[in-house]
Amino acid sequence: MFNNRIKIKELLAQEPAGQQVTVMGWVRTFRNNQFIALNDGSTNNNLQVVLELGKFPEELLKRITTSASLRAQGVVEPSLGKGQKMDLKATTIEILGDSDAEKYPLQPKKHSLEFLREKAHLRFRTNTFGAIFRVRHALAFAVHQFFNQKGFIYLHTPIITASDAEGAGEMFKVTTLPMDGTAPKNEEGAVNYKEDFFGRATNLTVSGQLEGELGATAFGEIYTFGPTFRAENSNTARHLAEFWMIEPEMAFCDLEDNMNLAEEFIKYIIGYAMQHNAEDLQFLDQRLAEEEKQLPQDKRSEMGLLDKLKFVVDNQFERITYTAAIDILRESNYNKKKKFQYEITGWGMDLQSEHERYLVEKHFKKPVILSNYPAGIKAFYMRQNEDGKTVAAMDILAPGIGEIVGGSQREERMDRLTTRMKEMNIPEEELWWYLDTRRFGTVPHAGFGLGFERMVQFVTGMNNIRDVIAFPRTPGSAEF
RNA sequence: UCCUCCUUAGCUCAGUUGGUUAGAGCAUCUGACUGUUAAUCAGAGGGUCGUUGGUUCAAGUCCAACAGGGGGAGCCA
Repeated sequence: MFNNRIKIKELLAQEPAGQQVTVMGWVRTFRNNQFIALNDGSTNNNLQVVLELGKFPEELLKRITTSASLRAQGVVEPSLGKGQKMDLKATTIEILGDSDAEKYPLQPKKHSLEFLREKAHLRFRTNTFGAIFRVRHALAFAVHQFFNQKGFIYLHTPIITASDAEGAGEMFKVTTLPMDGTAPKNEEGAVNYKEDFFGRATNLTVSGQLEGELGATAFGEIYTFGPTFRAENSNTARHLAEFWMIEPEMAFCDLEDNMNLAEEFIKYIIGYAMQHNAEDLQFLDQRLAEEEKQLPQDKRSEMGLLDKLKFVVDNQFERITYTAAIDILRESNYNKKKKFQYEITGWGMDLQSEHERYLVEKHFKKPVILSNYPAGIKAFYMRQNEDGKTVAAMDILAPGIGEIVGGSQREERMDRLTTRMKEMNIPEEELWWYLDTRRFGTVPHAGFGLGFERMVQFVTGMNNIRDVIAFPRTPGSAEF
């Protein structure tokens, strides 16, 4: 029987008054042959388990090592020491799993994030990663709660897709054909995917959007929240080969409705985490402050983590058009002093991340929603504006992270859509099912994609995306 | 993929213009102490200096390639 245990988070919320309890967890430190700091993952706060001297056999004490797991039973009393309000005076200690102190790689001290990345299977047992993954959970839960409250349907779009027309990047192939050169060939000498498992070439999804639109044009409002894959050789602190994306799609919705929803959504999930994970965020706030002490003054954030989150929740995002952004950039002192590495060449150029960062971090100092981009730098499905030059696209840029949301109103007019597809060499035959939504009861609709890990980065203040996903997949790296 | 930096004990890092037996703190082990807070004190063990090749009388130190990692850029979420 294990279900008679009380979680440490719950116990620490009580007043110590002689309760008889059972706790289970992992040893963080064992001081003085007398004091166990026990952690069970429910909170970063440890329970101090006190062993009366001489009451427990030497052989047992020797087995209480860092990360050993144990069951402790005893009585809860106010602590005599200063660091905690209660002690568990142990009557029985039972080691559930030994941990060889000479071999266990984590010590009760500061480890670098790079080191812990190589110990990703054990890093959950540290304070930093404990806090990160509890916050990640809260954000994921808040995503579902937000959309559920609004009557959105959670649609599971496929992970294996046949379409490679989405243009969102390089894809991972999915096949059961042999890789040793003996795969069946067609007349042209290429691999004959007609003989593959699905009878055609298939890939891992790069986006659930196109399928999401099929759902939105029946249910009205849907969202997806699932794994997404990109086979790009991207080696940065904000890219993964496998990541989680949230993609709402709404019928009867234009660009402005879309921006409103995205802003409300971001504020909601941040607010949820602030409310439900205050201690973890406080810990991460301090961690970030400590880390930034190492940096030169000009590299430090102007606001602490908690202040930043509160600011984002309490203030309107700045909304400007792409065209206005180009003007701001062109007129900026930064540009006049030639501080940009990439020149502001003028309307039509794609913004580089240094330009986005300037707008967000230097000019507006708050999240910015950029909208109505030139058609030439955006995807085929985005709705063409009446000016004949721009499309109803929007990106949300967050301080320190960059693009966190990319979305648009979709082109619902069949003729406009197919003309655009021809221009961009997107084969209509492959997307016949997508085009059917425009054939049968087409409707103005819009949606966006939010990179979940980037959101977790923003809320936890972690600057490497590999530290906010349990087991990161990046080029050359798929351990665990 | 490009640019740049890094790789010395389990971890974090010193190691001088190339020079003889490569150091520290923490961790670990042994002992002492016992209301501790990353406990403290004393002692001990622990290294193919990322790999391969080269220069040199001599390489942790200089050069090259490769591998792994960090930071920045591109692609994007």
